[in-house]
Amino acid sequence: MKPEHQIIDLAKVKVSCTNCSLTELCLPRGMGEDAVRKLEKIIKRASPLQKGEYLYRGGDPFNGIYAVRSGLIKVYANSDGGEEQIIGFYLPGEILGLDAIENNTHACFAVALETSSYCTIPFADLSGICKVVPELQDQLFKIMSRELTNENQMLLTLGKKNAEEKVATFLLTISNRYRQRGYSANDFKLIMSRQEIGNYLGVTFETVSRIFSRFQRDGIISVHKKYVNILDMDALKKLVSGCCG
Amino acid sequence: MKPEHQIIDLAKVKVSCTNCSLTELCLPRGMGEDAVRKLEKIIKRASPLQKGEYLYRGGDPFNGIYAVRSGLIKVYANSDGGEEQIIGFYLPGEILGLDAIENNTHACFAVALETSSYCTIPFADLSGICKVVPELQDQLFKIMSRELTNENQMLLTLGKKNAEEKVATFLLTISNRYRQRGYSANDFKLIMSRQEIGNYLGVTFETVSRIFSRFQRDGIISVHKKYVNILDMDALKKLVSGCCG
DNA sequence: CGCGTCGTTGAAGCCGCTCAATAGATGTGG
DNA sequence: CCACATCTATTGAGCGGCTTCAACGACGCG
Repeated sequence: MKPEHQIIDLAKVKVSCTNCSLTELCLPRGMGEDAVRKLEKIIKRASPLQKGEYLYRGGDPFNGIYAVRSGLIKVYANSDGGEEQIIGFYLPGEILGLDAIENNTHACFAVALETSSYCTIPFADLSGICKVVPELQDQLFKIMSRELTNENQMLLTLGKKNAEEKVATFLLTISNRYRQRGYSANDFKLIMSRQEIGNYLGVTFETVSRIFSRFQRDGIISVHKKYVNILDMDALKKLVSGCCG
Repeated sequence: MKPEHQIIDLAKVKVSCTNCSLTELCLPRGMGEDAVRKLEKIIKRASPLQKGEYLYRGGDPFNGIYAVRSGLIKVYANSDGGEEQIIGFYLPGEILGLDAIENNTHACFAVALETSSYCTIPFADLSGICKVVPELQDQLFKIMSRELTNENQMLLTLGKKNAEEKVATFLLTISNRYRQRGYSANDFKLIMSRQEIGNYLGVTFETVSRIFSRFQRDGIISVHKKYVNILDMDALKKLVSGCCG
């Protein structure tokens, strides 16, 4: 047994946005030192979530928003009929929970798809700092605005694209987001299952599987289990821009 | 001819949120007198848009957000392939343009579907007031949060529902929004065309037409041209909650 | 009246779903 | 370590809901 003093309460660990590699993607992006220091005072870091553990559930009171530090968080909504619709997958540096501000209650569910660490940002405190740190207010407006833009894109994908275009769009979006984070844009692991990809895109998982296979036959990608290698990025891009390139 | 002094430059007309019947739906909701007065100072009212006139287009610089005063504004995005996806229909009291904050550029198009009046709220000014009027900042966060919630609902509709459920959901949503505004929840005119309803819901206009006819045959609604009368609200609600009541 | 737009309705075809079988991966317990 | 159960992924076959294509009627407008 290790001595007791090595047991660390992660909730009390001081969060350092300054030293965080995600700063340029996350809330502190473009903020001054002073502002970041104020931010650090309210942000809490809890112990990481294990796969399958929930960050919040529908009906939970809204306490704060969350920034993903590592791992992957799935957010989904439940329809009246009980089936779930995945709203989004959140990568390190991205912020979730913003949709609960209005009602002070979460309507969606947020669950870790792999071991994930995150920061909790109590919203009352954040809102308070916004009132004295104009840059932070602007940054929060921008983050919410970006979320709206992302969802608009998703509406377009769900409403206008066929299954093949949906899957191609999905792969490209994931690829871009990994590149932003310094990972390879061509080789990556899809943490989520085929089931979850299909749910997100509004198609069945069999269709996702078939299209992956087709893309592989056509030399556009190569897939082994959850690992994807994009071989022909241009072909993928051509697929999403409809037709007639 | 009327004398010249009756020609009014509407852009210079003082806007009075205080006297506006939409206050409780719009930006000033729940704000104190002082805050509303500050808000009134920056809000501009231009001459109404005629049917088919644009509030903004994709690529336009972002100057401010807009509050609908009367009429109906359609917002849509263009895919790479050139086809449009309608993102939403905005009724009096609702605010649009929030998705352009991040990039300082509009990615979507906003066009009037009938004669519509609106208020322009320059975002730089609004953001400035937010910094001294905490209630306004909170209200803006809430409005953006609500927009996110709405879009989440729409993702669920597009991703999980069949054509019948989509149309039923659409009718119920419209009905609720009219009721909120003091209009009849059972009798209303659909300003948008079948084409636009279908586009919004991710189905063809023929399908929308067929489902309207089916609903009428089943005694759920009665439709004549653009006029809809909801006869059996419960039946509609049962349709959207999937199955098994 | 003639023309264009919008809405309705029918018929046929296709894309994606449903159902099903199989294989591989993963985990568990004897 | 292997037998067994479970879960995920792949692939095939057939079906069905929605789309596509087409014809027609109802309006509105010059």
